[in-house]
Amino acid sequence: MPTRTSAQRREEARDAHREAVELCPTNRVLDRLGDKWVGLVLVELEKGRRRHSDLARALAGASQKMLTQTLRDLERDGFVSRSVTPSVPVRVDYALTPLGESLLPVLHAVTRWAGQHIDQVDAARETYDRGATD
Amino acid sequence: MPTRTSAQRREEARDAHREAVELCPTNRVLDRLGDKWVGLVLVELEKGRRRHSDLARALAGASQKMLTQTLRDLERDGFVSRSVTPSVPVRVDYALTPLGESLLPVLHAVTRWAGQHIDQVDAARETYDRGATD
DNA sequence: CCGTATCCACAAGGATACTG
DNA sequence: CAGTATCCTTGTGGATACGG
Repeated sequence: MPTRTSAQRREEARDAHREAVELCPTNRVLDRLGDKWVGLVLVELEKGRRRHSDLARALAGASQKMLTQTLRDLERDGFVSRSVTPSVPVRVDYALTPLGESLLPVLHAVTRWAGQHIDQVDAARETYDRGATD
Repeated sequence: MPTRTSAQRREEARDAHREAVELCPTNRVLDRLGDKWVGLVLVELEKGRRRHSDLARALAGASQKMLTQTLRDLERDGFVSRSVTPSVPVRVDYALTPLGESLLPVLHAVTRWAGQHIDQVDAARETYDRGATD
């Protein structure tokens, strides 16, 4: 008689795999990059240091909350630096760190791929959806 | 007297920007790549054609529903092909399409970056969190 | 074996209002 | 100007059970 049922073993394998996925560097990066506003912020900061209000204007679609949260996440991960100038009213600037800049080539790789292949994706979707409707 | 208040103009800009983001090829790709199980499936299929049950074993952490959904999404986008062998019981194989394979270098770029820089990210986080707690 | 359907929990994201 | 707090809606992902 086994000490673990097969159901228990499957459950353990499942939990172990999930933990591995969460620790996997690739998945952690994909997760961050997949955040809704991260790509846009990086692209904007690639152009140079930007004030909070500049970013808010450039990312007009993002809510205040999400813009701040995205910037905090990026700051925490070391991609972005935040500097406060205590004037009246205060001025806050964001800029890419070297680590953040090192990520740009990866982002560009995505952009390049997307530009070259997105119409194939669209074509594939149309074909797929056509089959589903018929 | 303006026909639109400034609040209305901001709202319009917000909606326009959001639509632009949704259409943006880069963001569409980042969105897909950011799906929880997409990277893992691509990595597994990179090794070669795989049966559904093989994938289920390799991605032990994913629920049945999410595995199937992920495969459907990838199939719809043209990254993955699905072929059914009507034996008893049925056998279903998944494989990367040329389009899917064209995406691998991008994924590898992410993996390479992650391998080289993830400890810097961890260090940044520790520093950030330390500052917050003190 | 492969997939679908149902129901459910939680996290992501957003609207609004308010503070230094 | 920059940020926080609150409340709310939606989407993503999971558990379970069932069907071809």
